[in-house]
Amino acid sequence: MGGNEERWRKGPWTAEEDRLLMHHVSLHGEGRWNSVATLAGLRRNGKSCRLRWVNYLRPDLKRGRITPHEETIILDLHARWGNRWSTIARSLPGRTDNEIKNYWRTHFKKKSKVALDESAKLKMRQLKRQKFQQEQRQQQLQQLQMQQNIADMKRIMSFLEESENQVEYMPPTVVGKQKDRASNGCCYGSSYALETSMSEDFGMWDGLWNLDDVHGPNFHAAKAS
DNA sequence: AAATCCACCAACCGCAAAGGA
DNA sequence: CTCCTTTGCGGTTGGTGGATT
Repeated sequence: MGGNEERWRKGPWTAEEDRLLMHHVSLHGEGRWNSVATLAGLRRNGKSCRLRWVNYLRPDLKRGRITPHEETIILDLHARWGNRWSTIARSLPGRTDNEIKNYWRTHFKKKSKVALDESAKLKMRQLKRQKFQQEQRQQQLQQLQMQQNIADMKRIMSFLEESENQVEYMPPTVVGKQKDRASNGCCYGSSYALETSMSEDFGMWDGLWNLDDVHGPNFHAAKAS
């Protein structure tokens, strides 16, 4: 208790302490923080030394305000990872987890309880739309691949049947609604189905974008975690 | 001019995982 | 395998300075 308080200094770091810590790290490198305290002649515990170095003294730190681009990344990654600040910080070179955590708390924590301001809403929607479109594209590709595989299989099967029975190959006929669409000059088959499902989905998603207007930005993140 | 509010930032604390003896 | 130390992470607190009332 009292012994520790006498031994370890607390509170804001002085310029001299910073100098000692920087000098020590430049000579011996990072790590072994507990011994840094004594070796560098500092009356700080290892934890305090590490924190000071990581959050303030490291030479590769980026100073200045968080840029709009960085903010977008933070929003995106927070939606994906939740409060995993160190994970988020790894995607923002020069920024510390502490910095990002502080930024989030001052800028977005409150807004998650109340409604988001318009620009943030817009950003969130854009991000989600982008993500959704990416997923759709992947699904399209998968479907196309599946259809391709089925078509290949059918071709092989009919070829086998043909060669077995020596029967003439009959191309598939266009029937029903497909026929109507074909005659109307509309696209048909897989691409049409995809297009209609896409437009329907967008209608649905336009509604979903608004979920955040009600629940705030943490809604999905909280569900994810 | 004084009081209050708010945003920002640095630092501390507790906990858990990792690593070594 | 267990215990102990070190390290890293996330939550929280406290100080400061500018803006607002």
